[in-house]
Amino acid sequence: MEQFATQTRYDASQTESKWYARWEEAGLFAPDADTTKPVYSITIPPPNITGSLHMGHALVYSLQDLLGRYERLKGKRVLILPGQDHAGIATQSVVDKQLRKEGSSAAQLGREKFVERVWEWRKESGDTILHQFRTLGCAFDWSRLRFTLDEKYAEAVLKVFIDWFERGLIFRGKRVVNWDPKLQTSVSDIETLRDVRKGKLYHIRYPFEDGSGEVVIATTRPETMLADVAVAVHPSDSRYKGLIGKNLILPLTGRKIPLIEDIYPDPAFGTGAVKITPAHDPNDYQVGMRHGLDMPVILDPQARISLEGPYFGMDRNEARRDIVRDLEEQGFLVKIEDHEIPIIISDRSGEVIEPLLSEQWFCDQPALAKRVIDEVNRDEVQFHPERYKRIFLEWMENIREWCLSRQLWWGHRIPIYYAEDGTPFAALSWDEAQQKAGDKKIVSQDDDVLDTWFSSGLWPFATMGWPEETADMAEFYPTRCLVTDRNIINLWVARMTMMSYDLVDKKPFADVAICATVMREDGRRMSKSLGTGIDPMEVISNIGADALRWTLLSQSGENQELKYSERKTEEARNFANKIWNATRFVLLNVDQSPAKPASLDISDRWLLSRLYKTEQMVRAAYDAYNFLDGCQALYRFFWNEVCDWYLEISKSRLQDPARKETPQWVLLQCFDAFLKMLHPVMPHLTEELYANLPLIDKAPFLMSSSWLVLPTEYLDEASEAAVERAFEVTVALRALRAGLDQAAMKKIPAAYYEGDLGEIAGI
RNA sequence: GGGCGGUUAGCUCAGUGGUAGAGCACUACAAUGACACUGUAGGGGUCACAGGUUCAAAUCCUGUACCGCCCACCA
Repeated sequence: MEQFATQTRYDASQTESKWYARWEEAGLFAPDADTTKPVYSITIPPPNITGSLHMGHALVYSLQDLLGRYERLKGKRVLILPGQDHAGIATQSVVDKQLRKEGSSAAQLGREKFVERVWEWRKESGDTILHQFRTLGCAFDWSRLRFTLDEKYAEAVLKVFIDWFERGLIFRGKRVVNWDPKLQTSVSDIETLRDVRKGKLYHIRYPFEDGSGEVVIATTRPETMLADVAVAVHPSDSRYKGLIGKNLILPLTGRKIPLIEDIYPDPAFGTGAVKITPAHDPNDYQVGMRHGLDMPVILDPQARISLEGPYFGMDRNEARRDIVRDLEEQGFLVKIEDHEIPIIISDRSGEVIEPLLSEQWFCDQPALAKRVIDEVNRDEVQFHPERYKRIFLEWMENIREWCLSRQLWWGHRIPIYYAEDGTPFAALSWDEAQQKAGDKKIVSQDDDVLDTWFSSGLWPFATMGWPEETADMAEFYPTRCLVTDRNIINLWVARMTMMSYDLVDKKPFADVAICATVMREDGRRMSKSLGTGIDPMEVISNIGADALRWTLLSQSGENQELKYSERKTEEARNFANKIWNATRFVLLNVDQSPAKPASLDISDRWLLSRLYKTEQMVRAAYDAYNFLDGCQALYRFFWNEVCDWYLEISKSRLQDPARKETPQWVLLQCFDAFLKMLHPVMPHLTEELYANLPLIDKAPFLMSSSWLVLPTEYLDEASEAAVERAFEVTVALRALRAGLDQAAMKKIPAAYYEGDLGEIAGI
């Protein structure tokens, strides 16, 4: 209390950790024991164990904490369930790097030792981000912390795989997949980015076997010609009439390949003839399938030539150079043109993806998507902002098979066991597989692990104990809201909805709130690798978690980008300080809580009416995930109306023992309501101030108190109109300013309310 | 190639039919009993551009430009 007498600067560092510890000690992070209350639940997007908090996280998790605190104040039984994702590729890469530094490698350790090593790493540094959530003030239920590799969770994942395998929703197949030669694993379409790169278009001569001429093909990837099995032209292309079916000689190899007809080649491009390499190009694969062509693979997992011969063992780029050279020497090269070539980049490694024919596990997403499309069309799951609904549906309607298998060790190992004859059996264990196999002898387990998104897709319900019928499932599922970034709508939101509808027969969440991407002030992306990131922890140590939260949340509406700036943090810090000092003023002038006064002055009625409207605006804004509007309403009310006008106007009354109780009562009413409205955004500061206000019937914590429902009598349009007129009068009085000093000017509004307007005007 | 956002004061952004707004920055003044991380006042905008609808357009319609993002199999 003494601090309020002397401390004119709010010191966030003193209050923030103190209150977090007290909330936790009081057990406020777990759902309220009162089971009659309506439920509000969120399962937070699990951050990677390799992650540390960046600004985007700070926003997403502040938003969820805001929602939780707001709904708790409104009387809900709130569960915010936290957890982490094992993040297959990311984590394996981190530990790989570490091993290489030590002069070792994953291969050297072997699978079992390597996985042990990753668990060790997780134990040591895997929960950095969880501590950072606490520093941010996130009121998450730590007693329910989950991890995607928890024993129960992992079992749920495997059960889903087995179930879907048995229902035919998961199957094995040989397809051209996105192969990442650096990580040496397949990745799904969605984990790749597209780009264009300057390249060359090589025109190459393929002579007919019978010496009757040649066909010139154009390609951007001459090295893949080693795997050519045909040359295709469009049926309507008259240049090749009568030549279809004849054999061509593949240069450098001397192999015979046929000239075929297919709808794929565009007669307007190049010569209209396309070399067909089914194993190394998705389009060519389709052509190969249509014509029953061979599909030789000529690249190994590191994208080196695996075909015996002069190019064996060469990297794809070296091989290209040599092949072009040899083609030229032997007279097959017609010309080389500059050409922009589209490339696929692996999102994880930045490496150029190599389309590669290989055997993988796939999920029949189109079958799962049907129900989701239907439900989302009926707004069973709603998007905020709404525009993302269409984006989501368009994706869903064009969804394709999902390559599930990853050639990694860290993750959920595919629960498929093979019999001697290669028959796969899906089972939770070797023994169970053997039982299912009967007479056949199980000889191996599939080596691959599942795509991380397969396990995260189960997040909203597997965290609650599914497939068991747990109390949490019964009480808290489906969840209410998913808050996330727009770039994982397809990667994650889509999977959760498909999985929940299919497996639980319920939606996973009612609302999907897509939040803005946090950018730097200059509009550039915040990126660790570019060194353009700003560390939220550093910001918190400078201005406090509350001010950082305000910075982000007060800019968070329907915008798709949010610019983080130093200036905005200053505004936040200043606002916190203003609230601190205004509350000091109240504490120095209000010693106890007076009874509700019998009559109110016009200024009192005006402020209460403003309070009433502010509460309406804030509630509407929070309910609509439009925090920008809510914050703005709070800022204006507090700074411009409470501080700039009401406090000034009330000073003389507060010093008069006969008249002080009315403004005291009004101030307490306003501060009580205001702190509650602001608490979801700035939890620590508001808690500290609430603890010191002399309120009647005060709750033990602001956090566990209740939102103030204001009586409609507060709404007083007449008083608001009167004060509007007063503002106008003061503006008019500026004309008289020549004779007024600043001090006199400042008395104008006060004097007006005191009924001394005539006197002022007469000066 | 298709789609989605954005373009309003020097900067960051609100404003969706009725005489242009906030914060920061800027200018002037103010050591006043909550706060200088302050207060009072002030300057500053042909609301990207071009057409159209309307008594009236930043706001609705059409088109254009630029910026950002998402989706897409042209060798």
